[in-house]
Amino acid sequence: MPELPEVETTRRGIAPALLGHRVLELKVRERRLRWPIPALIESALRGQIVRSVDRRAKYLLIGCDSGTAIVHLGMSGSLRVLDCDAPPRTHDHWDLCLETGQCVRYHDPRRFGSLLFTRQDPDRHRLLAVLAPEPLSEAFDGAYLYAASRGRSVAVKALLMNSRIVVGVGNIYASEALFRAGVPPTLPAGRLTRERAAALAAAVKQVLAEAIRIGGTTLRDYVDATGEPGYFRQELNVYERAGQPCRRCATPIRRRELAQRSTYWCPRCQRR
DNA sequence: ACTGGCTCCTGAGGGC
DNA sequence: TGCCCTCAGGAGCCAG
Repeated sequence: MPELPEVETTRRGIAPALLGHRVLELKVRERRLRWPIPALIESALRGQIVRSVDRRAKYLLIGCDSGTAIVHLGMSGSLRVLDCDAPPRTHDHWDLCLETGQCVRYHDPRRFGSLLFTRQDPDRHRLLAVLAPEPLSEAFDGAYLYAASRGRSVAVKALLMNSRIVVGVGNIYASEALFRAGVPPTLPAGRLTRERAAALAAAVKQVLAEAIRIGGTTLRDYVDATGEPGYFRQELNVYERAGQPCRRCATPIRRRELAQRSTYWCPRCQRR
Protein backbone atom coordinates (compact mmCIF):
# COMPACT_ATOMS: atom_id res chain seq x y z
CA MET A 1 0.00 0.00 0.00
CA PRO A 2 0.80 3.51 -0.40
CA GLU A 3 3.18 5.15 1.99
CA LEU A 4 3.83 8.87 2.12
CA PRO A 5 5.48 9.17 -1.33
CA GLU A 6 2.63 7.37 -3.04
CA VAL A 7 0.01 9.44 -1.23
CA GLU A 8 1.85 12.65 -2.08
CA THR A 9 2.16 11.58 -5.72
CA THR A 10 -1.56 10.88 -5.74
CA ARG A 11 -2.29 14.27 -4.19
CA ARG A 12 -0.32 16.06 -6.88
CA GLY A 13 -2.07 14.05 -9.55
CA ILE A 14 -5.64 14.65 -8.41
CA ALA A 15 -5.24 18.28 -7.32
CA PRO A 16 -5.52 19.87 -10.80
CA ALA A 17 -8.73 17.94 -11.55
CA LEU A 18 -10.28 19.09 -8.28
CA LEU A 19 -9.06 22.57 -7.33
CA GLY A 20 -11.54 25.31 -8.05
CA HIS A 21 -14.03 22.91 -9.62
CA ARG A 22 -17.56 22.25 -8.51
CA VAL A 23 -18.61 18.82 -7.26
CA LEU A 24 -21.56 17.42 -9.18
CA GLU A 25 -22.01 14.46 -6.88
CA LEU A 26 -20.30 11.77 -4.86
CA LYS A 27 -21.34 8.37 -6.20
CA VAL A 28 -20.85 5.62 -3.63
CA ARG A 29 -21.04 2.00 -4.78
CA GLU A 30 -19.69 0.33 -1.63
CA ARG A 31 -19.92 1.97 1.79
CA ARG A 32 -18.13 -0.82 3.66
CA LEU A 33 -14.56 0.42 3.85
CA ARG A 34 -12.50 0.31 7.04
CA TRP A 35 -15.23 2.49 8.50
CA PRO A 36 -18.57 2.86 6.77
CA ILE A 37 -18.66 5.89 4.49
CA PRO A 38 -20.83 8.35 6.48
CA ALA A 39 -24.39 8.71 5.25
CA LEU A 40 -24.29 12.50 5.22
CA ILE A 41 -21.30 12.82 2.95
CA GLU A 42 -23.09 12.94 -0.41
CA SER A 43 -25.23 15.89 0.63
CA ALA A 44 -22.28 17.62 2.30
CA LEU A 45 -20.24 17.52 -0.91
CA ARG A 46 -22.90 18.10 -3.56
CA GLY A 47 -22.47 21.45 -5.29
CA GLN A 48 -19.34 22.36 -3.32
CA ILE A 49 -16.31 23.97 -4.92
CA VAL A 50 -13.06 22.24 -3.99
CA ARG A 51 -10.88 24.79 -2.21
CA SER A 52 -7.88 22.68 -1.22
CA VAL A 53 -6.24 19.30 -1.73
CA ASP A 54 -3.79 18.63 1.09
CA ARG A 55 -2.01 15.73 2.70
CA ARG A 56 -1.42 15.00 6.38
CA ALA A 57 0.56 11.81 7.01
CA LYS A 58 -1.06 9.28 4.66
CA TYR A 59 -4.41 11.08 4.68
CA LEU A 60 -5.61 13.14 1.72
CA LEU A 61 -7.73 16.14 2.69
CA ILE A 62 -10.17 17.51 0.14
CA GLY A 63 -11.39 20.83 1.47
CA CYS A 64 -14.69 22.55 0.63
CA ASP A 65 -16.68 25.31 2.32
CA SER A 66 -18.92 22.72 4.00
CA GLY A 67 -16.01 20.75 5.47
CA THR A 68 -13.23 18.35 4.54
CA ALA A 69 -13.29 14.87 3.04
CA ILE A 70 -10.62 12.69 4.65
CA VAL A 71 -9.34 9.92 2.36
CA HIS A 72 -7.02 7.08 3.31
CA LEU A 73 -5.80 4.54 0.75
CA GLY A 74 -5.20 1.70 3.21
CA MET A 75 -3.07 -1.13 1.83
CA SER A 76 -4.42 -1.42 -1.69
CA GLY A 77 -6.20 1.84 -2.45
CA SER A 78 -5.61 4.18 -5.36
CA LEU A 79 -7.26 7.27 -6.81
CA ARG A 80 -7.44 8.01 -10.51
CA VAL A 81 -8.71 10.89 -12.58
CA LEU A 82 -11.08 9.54 -15.22
CA ASP A 83 -14.04 10.62 -17.30
CA CYS A 84 -17.27 10.30 -15.31
CA ASP A 85 -18.74 7.92 -17.85
CA ALA A 86 -15.81 5.47 -17.80
CA PRO A 87 -17.29 2.10 -16.77
CA PRO A 88 -16.37 1.16 -13.18
CA ARG A 89 -14.31 -1.94 -12.50
CA THR A 90 -14.68 -4.33 -9.59
CA HIS A 91 -13.58 -2.62 -6.35
CA ASP A 92 -14.16 0.89 -7.69
CA HIS A 93 -16.00 1.97 -4.53
CA TRP A 94 -16.72 5.66 -5.10
CA ASP A 95 -16.47 8.49 -7.63
CA LEU A 96 -16.19 12.17 -6.85
CA CYS A 97 -17.79 13.59 -9.99
CA LEU A 98 -17.08 17.16 -11.06
CA GLU A 99 -18.85 19.56 -13.38
CA THR A 100 -15.90 19.28 -15.74
CA GLY A 101 -17.01 15.77 -16.71
CA GLN A 102 -14.06 14.25 -14.90
CA CYS A 103 -14.17 12.26 -11.71
CA VAL A 104 -11.73 11.12 -9.05
CA ARG A 105 -12.37 7.40 -8.68
CA TYR A 106 -11.37 5.31 -5.65
CA HIS A 107 -10.27 1.70 -6.20
CA ASP A 108 -9.46 -0.57 -3.24
CA PRO A 109 -9.68 -4.38 -3.38
CA ARG A 110 -8.94 -4.95 0.30
CA ARG A 111 -11.13 -2.12 1.59
CA PHE A 112 -8.72 -1.12 4.37
CA GLY A 113 -8.98 2.48 3.20
CA SER A 114 -11.51 5.06 4.29
CA LEU A 115 -13.57 8.06 3.25
CA LEU A 116 -14.67 10.29 6.11
CA PHE A 117 -15.94 13.82 6.43
CA THR A 118 -15.50 16.48 9.03
CA ARG A 119 -16.93 19.98 9.38
CA GLN A 120 -14.26 21.05 11.87
CA ASP A 121 -10.58 21.79 11.32
CA PRO A 122 -9.34 18.42 10.00
CA ASP A 123 -6.28 18.57 12.26
CA ARG A 124 -8.69 18.33 15.19
CA HIS A 125 -10.29 15.14 13.84
CA ARG A 126 -9.65 12.23 16.18
CA LEU A 127 -7.58 10.35 13.60
CA LEU A 128 -5.39 13.33 12.77
CA ALA A 129 -5.11 15.01 16.17
CA VAL A 130 -2.86 12.24 17.51
CA LEU A 131 -0.34 12.31 14.68
CA ALA A 132 3.36 13.09 15.07
CA PRO A 133 5.31 15.57 12.89
CA GLU A 134 5.70 15.20 9.15
CA PRO A 135 9.03 13.56 8.29
CA LEU A 136 9.86 16.20 5.67
CA SER A 137 9.23 19.08 8.07
CA GLU A 138 11.83 20.85 10.18
CA ALA A 139 10.15 19.50 13.29
CA PHE A 140 11.51 16.06 12.46
CA ASP A 141 15.28 15.92 12.83
CA GLY A 142 17.99 14.01 14.64
CA ALA A 143 17.48 15.79 17.95
CA TYR A 144 13.75 15.08 17.85
CA LEU A 145 14.22 11.42 16.96
CA TYR A 146 16.85 11.00 19.64
CA ALA A 147 14.57 12.48 22.29
CA ALA A 148 11.56 10.49 21.09
CA SER A 149 13.49 7.23 21.27
CA ARG A 150 14.70 7.58 24.89
CA GLY A 151 13.52 4.83 27.18
CA ARG A 152 12.04 2.79 24.33
CA SER A 153 12.74 -0.90 24.05
CA VAL A 154 10.95 -1.46 20.74
CA ALA A 155 12.98 -2.22 17.65
CA VAL A 156 13.97 0.99 15.91
CA LYS A 157 12.11 -0.12 12.79
CA ALA A 158 8.85 -0.31 14.73
CA LEU A 159 9.58 3.12 16.17
CA LEU A 160 9.92 4.57 12.67
CA MET A 161 6.55 3.08 11.74
CA ASN A 162 4.81 4.48 14.80
CA SER A 163 2.62 7.40 13.72
CA ARG A 164 2.94 8.98 17.15
CA ILE A 165 6.70 9.29 16.61
CA VAL A 166 6.78 10.23 12.92
CA VAL A 167 4.14 9.83 10.21
CA GLY A 168 4.22 8.51 6.68
CA VAL A 169 6.98 5.93 7.06
CA GLY A 170 5.62 2.50 6.18
CA ASN A 171 7.11 -0.92 5.75
CA ILE A 172 9.15 -0.24 2.61
CA TYR A 173 10.71 3.07 3.54
CA ALA A 174 11.43 2.05 7.13
CA SER A 175 13.69 -0.76 5.88
CA GLU A 176 15.19 1.46 3.18
CA ALA A 177 15.98 4.33 5.55
CA LEU A 178 17.61 1.97 8.06
CA PHE A 179 19.80 0.58 5.30
CA ARG A 180 20.91 4.03 4.22
CA ALA A 181 21.70 4.98 7.81
CA GLY A 182 23.54 1.72 8.48
CA VAL A 183 21.31 0.92 11.45
CA PRO A 184 20.06 -2.65 12.05
CA PRO A 185 16.25 -2.77 12.21
CA THR A 186 16.24 -4.78 15.43
CA LEU A 187 18.26 -2.25 17.42
CA PRO A 188 16.26 -1.23 20.50
CA ALA A 189 15.22 2.35 19.87
CA GLY A 190 16.59 3.51 23.22
CA ARG A 191 20.08 2.40 22.18
CA LEU A 192 20.30 4.86 19.30
CA THR A 193 23.16 7.30 19.77
CA ARG A 194 22.70 10.98 18.92
CA GLU A 195 24.83 10.46 15.84
CA ARG A 196 22.82 7.51 14.61
CA ALA A 197 19.52 9.24 15.33
CA ALA A 198 20.72 12.13 13.18
CA ALA A 199 21.81 9.81 10.38
CA LEU A 200 18.51 7.98 10.54
CA ALA A 201 16.36 11.10 10.47
CA ALA A 202 18.37 12.34 7.49
CA ALA A 203 17.96 8.98 5.75
CA VAL A 204 14.20 9.04 6.27
CA LYS A 205 13.99 12.48 4.67
CA GLN A 206 16.28 11.49 1.83
CA VAL A 207 14.52 8.26 0.92
CA LEU A 208 11.04 9.81 1.05
CA ALA A 209 12.08 12.83 -1.01
CA GLU A 210 13.73 10.66 -3.64
CA ALA A 211 10.72 8.39 -3.84
CA ILE A 212 8.35 11.35 -4.28
CA ARG A 213 10.56 12.65 -7.08
CA ILE A 214 10.06 9.48 -9.12
CA GLY A 215 6.44 8.82 -8.26
CA GLY A 216 6.71 6.39 -5.35
CA THR A 217 7.00 2.61 -5.32
CA THR A 218 4.75 0.21 -7.19
CA LEU A 219 5.01 -3.35 -5.90
CA ARG A 220 1.67 -4.75 -6.97
CA ASP A 221 -1.34 -2.54 -7.42
CA TYR A 222 -0.33 1.06 -6.70
CA VAL A 223 -0.89 3.50 -9.57
CA ASP A 224 -0.90 7.28 -9.58
CA ALA A 225 -3.77 9.51 -10.65
CA THR A 226 -3.03 8.90 -14.32
CA GLY A 227 -2.80 5.13 -13.87
CA GLU A 228 1.02 5.11 -14.05
CA PRO A 229 3.15 3.07 -11.63
CA GLY A 230 5.88 4.63 -9.50
CA TYR A 231 9.50 3.94 -10.35
CA PHE A 232 11.17 3.82 -6.95
CA ARG A 233 11.05 0.03 -6.96
CA GLN A 234 14.24 -0.07 -8.97
CA GLU A 235 15.94 2.07 -6.33
CA LEU A 236 15.14 -0.29 -3.46
CA ASN A 237 18.25 -1.55 -1.71
CA VAL A 238 16.75 -4.15 0.61
CA TYR A 239 12.94 -4.35 0.45
CA GLU A 240 11.80 -7.65 -1.12
CA ARG A 241 15.44 -8.47 -1.94
CA ALA A 242 15.95 -11.37 0.50
CA GLY A 243 18.80 -13.60 -0.64
CA GLN A 244 19.96 -11.15 -3.29
CA PRO A 245 23.37 -9.50 -2.99
CA CYS A 246 23.58 -6.18 -1.18
CA ARG A 247 24.13 -3.45 -3.75
CA ARG A 248 26.88 -2.01 -1.57
CA CYS A 249 28.77 -5.06 -0.29
CA ALA A 250 27.27 -8.11 -2.05
CA THR A 251 26.35 -9.85 1.22
CA PRO A 252 22.96 -11.61 0.83
CA ILE A 253 20.07 -9.48 2.08
CA ARG A 254 18.26 -10.98 5.05
CA ARG A 255 14.56 -11.06 5.82
CA ARG A 256 12.74 -11.64 9.10
CA GLU A 257 9.45 -10.81 10.69
CA LEU A 258 9.53 -7.89 13.09
CA ALA A 259 6.37 -6.61 14.77
CA GLN A 260 4.32 -8.73 12.35
CA ARG A 261 5.88 -7.10 9.28
CA SER A 262 8.50 -8.37 6.84
CA THR A 263 11.79 -6.64 7.46
CA TYR A 264 14.83 -6.58 5.19
CA TRP A 265 18.40 -5.59 5.93
CA CYS A 266 22.03 -6.16 5.05
CA PRO A 267 23.77 -7.91 7.97
CA ARG A 268 27.10 -6.36 7.01
CA CYS A 269 26.12 -2.77 6.21
CA GLN A 270 23.78 -2.53 9.19
CA ARG A 271 25.53 -3.48 12.40
CA ARG A 272 25.19 -2.57 16.04
C1' DA B 1 3.05 4.71 29.25
C1' DC B 2 4.71 0.89 26.29
C1' DT B 3 4.54 -3.38 23.87
C1' DG B 4 3.02 -7.05 21.25
C1' DG B 5 -0.71 -9.27 18.98
C1' DC B 6 -5.05 -9.33 16.41
C1' DT B 7 -8.07 -7.68 13.07
C1' DC B 8 -10.43 -5.96 8.94
C1' DC B 9 -10.44 -7.82 3.32
C1' DT B 10 -9.32 -9.63 -1.44
C1' DG B 11 -6.09 -11.52 -4.62
C1' DA B 12 -1.76 -13.50 -6.22
C1' DG B 13 1.39 -17.14 -6.25
C1' DG B 14 3.30 -21.61 -4.99
C1' DG B 15 2.97 -26.60 -3.82
C1' DC B 16 0.58 -30.83 -4.37
C1' DT C 1 -8.27 -27.37 -12.68
C1' DG C 2 -8.72 -27.04 -7.82
C1' DC C 3 -7.66 -26.62 -3.06
C1' DC C 4 -5.03 -24.97 0.68
C1' DC C 5 -1.46 -22.27 2.39
C1' DT C 6 1.22 -17.83 2.85
C1' DC C 7 1.85 -13.22 2.05
C1' DA C 8 0.78 -8.23 0.89
C1' DG C 9 2.56 -0.21 0.64
C1' DG C 10 -1.97 0.27 7.16
C1' DA C 11 -3.11 1.21 11.59
C1' DG C 12 -6.76 1.23 15.27
C1' DC C 13 -7.77 -1.24 19.25
C1' DC C 14 -7.10 -4.30 23.13
C1' DA C 15 -5.10 -6.83 26.96
C1' DG C 16 -1.24 -7.37 29.89
